[in-house]
Amino acid sequence: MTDTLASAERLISILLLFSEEKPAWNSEELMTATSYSRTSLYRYLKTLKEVGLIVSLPQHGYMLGPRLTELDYLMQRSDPVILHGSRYLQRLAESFSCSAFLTRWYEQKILCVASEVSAPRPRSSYPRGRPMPLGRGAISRAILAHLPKRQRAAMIAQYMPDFRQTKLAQTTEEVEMVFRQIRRRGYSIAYGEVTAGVVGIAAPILVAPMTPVAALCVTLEEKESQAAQRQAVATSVCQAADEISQILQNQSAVDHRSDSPVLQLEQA
Amino acid sequence: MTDTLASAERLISILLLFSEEKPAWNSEELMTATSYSRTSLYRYLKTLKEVGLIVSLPQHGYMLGPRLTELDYLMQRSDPVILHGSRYLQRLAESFSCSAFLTRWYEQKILCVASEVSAPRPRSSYPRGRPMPLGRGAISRAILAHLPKRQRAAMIAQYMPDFRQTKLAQTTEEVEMVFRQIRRRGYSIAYGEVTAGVVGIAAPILVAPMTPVAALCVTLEEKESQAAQRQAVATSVCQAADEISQILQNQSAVDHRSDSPVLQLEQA
DNA sequence: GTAATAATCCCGATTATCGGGATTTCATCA
DNA sequence: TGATGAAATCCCGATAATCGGGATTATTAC
Repeated sequence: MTDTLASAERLISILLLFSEEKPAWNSEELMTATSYSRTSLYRYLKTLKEVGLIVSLPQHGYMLGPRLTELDYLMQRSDPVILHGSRYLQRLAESFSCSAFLTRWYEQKILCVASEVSAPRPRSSYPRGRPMPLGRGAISRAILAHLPKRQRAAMIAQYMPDFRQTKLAQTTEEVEMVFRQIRRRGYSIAYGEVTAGVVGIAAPILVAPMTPVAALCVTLEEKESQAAQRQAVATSVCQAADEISQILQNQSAVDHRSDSPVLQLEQA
Repeated sequence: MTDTLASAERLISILLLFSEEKPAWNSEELMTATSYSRTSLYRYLKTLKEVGLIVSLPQHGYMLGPRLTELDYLMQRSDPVILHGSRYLQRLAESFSCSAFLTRWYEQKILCVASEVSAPRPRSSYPRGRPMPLGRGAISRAILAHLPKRQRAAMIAQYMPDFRQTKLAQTTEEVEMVFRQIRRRGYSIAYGEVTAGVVGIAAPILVAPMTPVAALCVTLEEKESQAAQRQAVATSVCQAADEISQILQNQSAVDHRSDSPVLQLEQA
């Protein structure tokens, strides 16, 4: 059946085995978990070690390595979503007593990649770096609602149980109605779906009409916020997300060698 | 000649192409840079994209992806060096007006993975995540001096130009003398080698007699520090590094299911 | 709607990969 | 210092995945 890039995928699968629940593995454990032969396993481990993606510590086993810190640092400094988005995070945090997040979306997860906090006692179940599941919360819906029809339908089917549980909707048709409203308004809102007592207001960042790549989200304490204020936040979030989207889309229209943050670092 | 894991290494080599100088690549550039065929290249890119290690943004090209943030987050929370070392960073920063760093070593680089700052106006050329070259500075010498003889000799040969340039020593014998002194004292010190006007004092973290895996470093403003204070810092740094080393080595001797920070997260 | 670019598919020859077992290196303890 | 056990690497032939050219299909731009 001649798999595509089977060996490379096996290599990566080792990297993705590490988790909060099990951050350190010895070779025996890895062998049983992966069912690779001893020889192959060590080959993979050696390759990963050579580039610092994993390290082995005597007595502890194999663990994720410092190269990830280096690559994350690079990512932070080159991702246009983060580079252009951070100023908006600051503005939002200045304007309201809140937490403002920039989240990226990949696989079936949402990840906070940058944040700015002005709320006196911020509460967040998901700090920068810890993925949160798609399927609940304002961010999820802001993104799902803006997917192309086919993909959206597939996602709705997959997350229907979550939608029922949070009482967002009971049928796929109802979900589609909710999503249509989100698209019309430009933002989504969720009350305590991720963290009890916290309201989330999110808008998608789009690189093309139906192509979300990230979301901007502001969270407020439910008790301390009024309806009028939430409306003001929603307007600001939408506007900021739109502007970020615009910037991302216009980048090329201007000039590839312009002074844009992404490209100013390019080789002379 | 049947290379080992050629395809997996090619895949990784793409990941490592991204740099501060060139954070975004389009497929044409990648093809010329790697000289892989179009088909193979796209295969690699697809695999990397599927797991979020890279992302492609229209108009921008391929860039490092958010999964790196997730993995770095995990790494931060599981690396015993960081987990056990951070409290010592705090103590050092409380005791002196300084910056205290925990650095890890891999490939031919040193990387700051955690830091604590108490100096009023800290200066650092190398923040968390940006690798600094081996070959100059207190951290480098603290690590190199504690390598096994063979490996040490190889490193000295490689970095001899740096040692001459910083006037550390002119011959390999002189370097060995310096290193012997570092081993005897337990720490190394450098004046303005990395950042002008900043003194660095570093001690290695060892998981076995001649097996450094990291280093603890404190930096002070040269002008604002007296010889006596530097001596006090050196003593503290040595003691802290020793204690961290001890903890790392004893971990297994105690109990694998103890309440150690690394393992308390393990599955029940 | 059309052109241009980007990404994927198809498939046979080639070539890297796999794994069993032996060997070496490393760490620990006597 | 030498012995013991565990961890990691080496060797090598059969096997099965990988490669790449060219066609095809998606996507974006105008």
